[in-house]
Amino acid sequence: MAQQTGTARRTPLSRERVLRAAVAFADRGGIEALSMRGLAQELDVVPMALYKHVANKEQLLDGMVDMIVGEIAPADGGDGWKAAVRGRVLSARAVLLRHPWAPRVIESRTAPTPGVLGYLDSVIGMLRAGGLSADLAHHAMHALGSRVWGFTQELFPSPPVADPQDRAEALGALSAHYPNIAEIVAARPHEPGSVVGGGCDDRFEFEFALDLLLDGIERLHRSAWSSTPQS
Amino acid sequence: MAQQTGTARRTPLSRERVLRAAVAFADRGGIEALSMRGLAQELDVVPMALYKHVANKEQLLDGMVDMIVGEIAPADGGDGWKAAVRGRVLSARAVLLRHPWAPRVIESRTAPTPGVLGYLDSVIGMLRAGGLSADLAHHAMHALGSRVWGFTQELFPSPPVADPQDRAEALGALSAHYPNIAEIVAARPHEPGSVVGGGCDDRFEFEFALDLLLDGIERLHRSAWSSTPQS
DNA sequence: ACCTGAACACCGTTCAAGT
DNA sequence: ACCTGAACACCGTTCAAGT
Repeated sequence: MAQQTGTARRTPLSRERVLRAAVAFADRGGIEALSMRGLAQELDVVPMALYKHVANKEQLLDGMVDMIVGEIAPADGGDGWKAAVRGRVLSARAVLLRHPWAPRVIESRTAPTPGVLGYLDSVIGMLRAGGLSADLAHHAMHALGSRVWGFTQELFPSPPVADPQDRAEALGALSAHYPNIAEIVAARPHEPGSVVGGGCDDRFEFEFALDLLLDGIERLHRSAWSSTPQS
Repeated sequence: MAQQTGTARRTPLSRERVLRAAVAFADRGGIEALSMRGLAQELDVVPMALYKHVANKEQLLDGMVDMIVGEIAPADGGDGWKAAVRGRVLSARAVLLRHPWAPRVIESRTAPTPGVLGYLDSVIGMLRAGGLSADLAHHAMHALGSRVWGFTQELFPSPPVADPQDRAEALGALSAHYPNIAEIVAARPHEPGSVVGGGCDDRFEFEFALDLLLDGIERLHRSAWSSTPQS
């Protein structure tokens, strides 16, 4: 009675419904707010009811990752492997922008889920279809690293300093101890549209590094690079 | 009395001693085992005693990061910016191999500590000393991302499958659903020295991607690249 | 003034008692 | 057989009572 308000029965729980609610919960309140107890309350259910559909919290997180990996746009052919991989990765990035908690959760997984393996397999397939050797494709995947999921580990979140005067003061304090950082921050172009809260242009930085890597991989491919050098 | 066994007074607590113990604790038992209560017990002290030296657990983690950043070898001049940055980053990697918990903690920081800023500033300084523009140095730092700390986000930890027969079976199961992954795993060279537990050669993968990025940055530098294209 | 035991408000998960 | 309340073994941190 404490859990069921009113007399109408709720939609019965299912793994699907649990996972969907968990994703929505994390989207709204952040991953650190997501608890089994809190999620149960959200679903108007006793905490232990969740354990009928997920073995434990780790498996809940696994399921959440699989769910959002499913949101990544499927591969489309044409335009060559480089454009295809680029497009797919940028699609993954768009997904992660909707689920800011996902990078941290992806990082914390200890074993790959089927959805994760399927996505990786399909990206490798795009490289192979483009003629890259298994060897180069392998190292290319490692080099791309978390970028195939659409995120990079930022060095640190740049603090949003909105007020111009605060900004000037912070810059002064910075340059006293960290002149090189201060120089970079000062030189940063400041277009209000593309830059959020005075930070760097995440999209630009992401594509800059992605293209640096894809161009380098393409160069190696053209020169028939191999990790075990031919004699 | 419950905390102090015997009559001899322990070395008095200090921030230094707390941080050092926390690092040792995480090195030994992993970061998820590190709790304020457990750390206090390790130091033979009542939990609340820690709060004299760190404001809370977040500040404890900040201090731990600063402590290991201090272990990174200082910059040495000569050999050009590329070799200098490369050497410094590989030194950072050596530090992180001693502290496997550090990547996850570094990622979870919400504001940079002085030690972190100092390290970043010095790496930027190396790029600038090599003649790179502030603009290029800025984007280069973003592109390197967590690699300047000596780690990359692995896609997922490759499960160590020691037994050759298990390995063959796992490969068969893999190829049924994920042919491209299976191909790469099968093609993987298998030198017992460099490869731990059947996984990839982490050192090779790290240097492969690092050099891809450094070479790309060098190429942009030589061509006087700018993020705001000259008309 | 300093230190610290107990308490608070949480966790994830086990388990036995209820239907 | 299924479901679930209570309990267990933890957390980080507050706070008031002790010295």
